[in-house]
Amino acid sequence: MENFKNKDYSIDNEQLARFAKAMGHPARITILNFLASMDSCYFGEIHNELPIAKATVSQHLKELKDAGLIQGEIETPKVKYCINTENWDKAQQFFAVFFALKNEKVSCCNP
Amino acid sequence: MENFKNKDYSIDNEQLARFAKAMGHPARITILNFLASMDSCYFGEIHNELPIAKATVSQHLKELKDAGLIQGEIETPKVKYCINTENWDKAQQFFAVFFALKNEKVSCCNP
DNA sequence: AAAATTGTTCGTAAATTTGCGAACTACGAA
DNA sequence: TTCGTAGTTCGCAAATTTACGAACAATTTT
Repeated sequence: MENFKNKDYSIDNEQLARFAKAMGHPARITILNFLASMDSCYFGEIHNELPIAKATVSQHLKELKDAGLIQGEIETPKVKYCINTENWDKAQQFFAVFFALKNEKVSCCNP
Repeated sequence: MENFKNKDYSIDNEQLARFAKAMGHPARITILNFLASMDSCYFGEIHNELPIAKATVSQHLKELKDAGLIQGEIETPKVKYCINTENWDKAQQFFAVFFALKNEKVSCCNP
């Protein structure tokens, strides 16, 4: 795009780990999948998708929000959730760059 | 086949979450980064890269191995570690597909 | 005003994760 | 045989995660 000197894709390990950690639970992946393919929805719809108590769903949503992957908006008496697009794109980029590292090499164990 | 009351997480979600969980720690990201860019190396080299005890490093390596992202090979008296390319590619694909879901939609919160 | 709706927060319990030192295994060298 | 090297496993403690029901807050409906 801009500076070719930017070949130094210095990935923030901490940030990537934070994204990964947030995605490290099936329920949270399900939530993200749901939100990513449904534009936006209310808490209740998310809760209906999962076999867990609402308190637990709320907790998972908080973790995803803390990680920056989603955002919530009060729409009394409901709460509307959706993907945080800016950070989603950032995470996408982080993971893509991370995995691409390998493709520049040839493995010893996997010739 | 599907139980209305007992909804479950899909297999792909489980697998993606497993990969993400394994990547959900800075030390493990560092290890993966190191291995991905260095072809292969011994336990000692990995240990040197991290400010943690060897027992802890060994534990992290075990988790990455259990998740399928790396593999270890005994080369007495050392142990050589490297990326498990097959699963690495699988993970790369999983994450790419996952994040791409969002691009097919337009967000409500992020117009 | 009372009741219902929609989620969040609190308190708690159980399980898992993280980290360490010490003990251990396996091997080659002295 | 004894020692040193290279890691793994064990046992433990502290911290975090996961999950739930109950209590709560905010608003709308009856």
